[in-house]
Amino acid sequence: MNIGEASSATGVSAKMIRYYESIGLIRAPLRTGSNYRVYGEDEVHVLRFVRRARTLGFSVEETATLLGLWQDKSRASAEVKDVATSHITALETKIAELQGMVKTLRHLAHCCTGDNRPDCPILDDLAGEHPVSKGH
Amino acid sequence: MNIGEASSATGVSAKMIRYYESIGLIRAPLRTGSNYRVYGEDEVHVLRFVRRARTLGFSVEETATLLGLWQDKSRASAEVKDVATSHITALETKIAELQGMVKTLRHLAHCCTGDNRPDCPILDDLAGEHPVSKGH
DNA sequence: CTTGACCTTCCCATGATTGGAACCTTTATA
DNA sequence: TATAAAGGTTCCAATCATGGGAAGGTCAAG
Repeated sequence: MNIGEASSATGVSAKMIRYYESIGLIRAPLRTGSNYRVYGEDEVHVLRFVRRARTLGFSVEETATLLGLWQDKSRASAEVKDVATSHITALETKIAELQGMVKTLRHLAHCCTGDNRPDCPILDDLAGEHPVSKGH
Repeated sequence: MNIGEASSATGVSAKMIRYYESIGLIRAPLRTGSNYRVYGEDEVHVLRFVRRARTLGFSVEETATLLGLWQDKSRASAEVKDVATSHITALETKIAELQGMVKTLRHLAHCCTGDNRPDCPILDDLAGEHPVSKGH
């Protein structure tokens, strides 16, 4: 399997496969005589693992940790759970942050007539003028 | 007011003030004879506007649009509302994405005993093996 | 044998921000 | 007043994950 086939078999772009190799996330595969990378089932399996971890929002670094744990037959599941739970916490922090933004913006947008007149509570808020009251 | 004072007056780092100037988000201020940037109330006001917009998650580009609308006395509030509501939509899309990750991870973590044993449904999921059932 | 699709490496760009080096100016202190 | 600390200036680099593209080698089908 060359890199293009491995890419479509895993959903990881060829660019990213080379990148992951360059940063040491995945091992360098064998090459053909003409210097083409050759991938087998094992490599594809690893790439799918990486893709799934990235889809779940793990950073490349966290993914490397998880890959290491995956390949360590004697790991304790507690270690994996720790990585996962602290990632959950980070995600929830981010979600709360975004929700705070949405809440404020929804309120401002609600107060904005959205017509042809120039008066705009959204801009007033950004400018720090006439602070918009929370109740309405 | 020099850049350090403007920075502490607005919460925007001196580095970022220079950056915002370099990309044209804010105008270049006057300089002293010794080439120090000099800020007045107007500039501080603009910087606070920028900071607030960034805090609400607007990109620098969106912030530039909002700044333009703010300074355009004849704008329609509808224009501002459009920028805000499409930003809200983008934030909500992002939130939903993160919530999806959390949901999956919570489920996997719940199924993981988290003890000394190597069996780990989290890794199994990442590896694409033994897909964890959704009900439990 | 040519053509087109693929591979290789290399460099560059993104967005927002931080860090640091090298150097100049202002301020406070010994 | 000499000097040191603090803060200003510019410029360059790194972050993180990814995509774009150029220049050149390789492979398959027509």
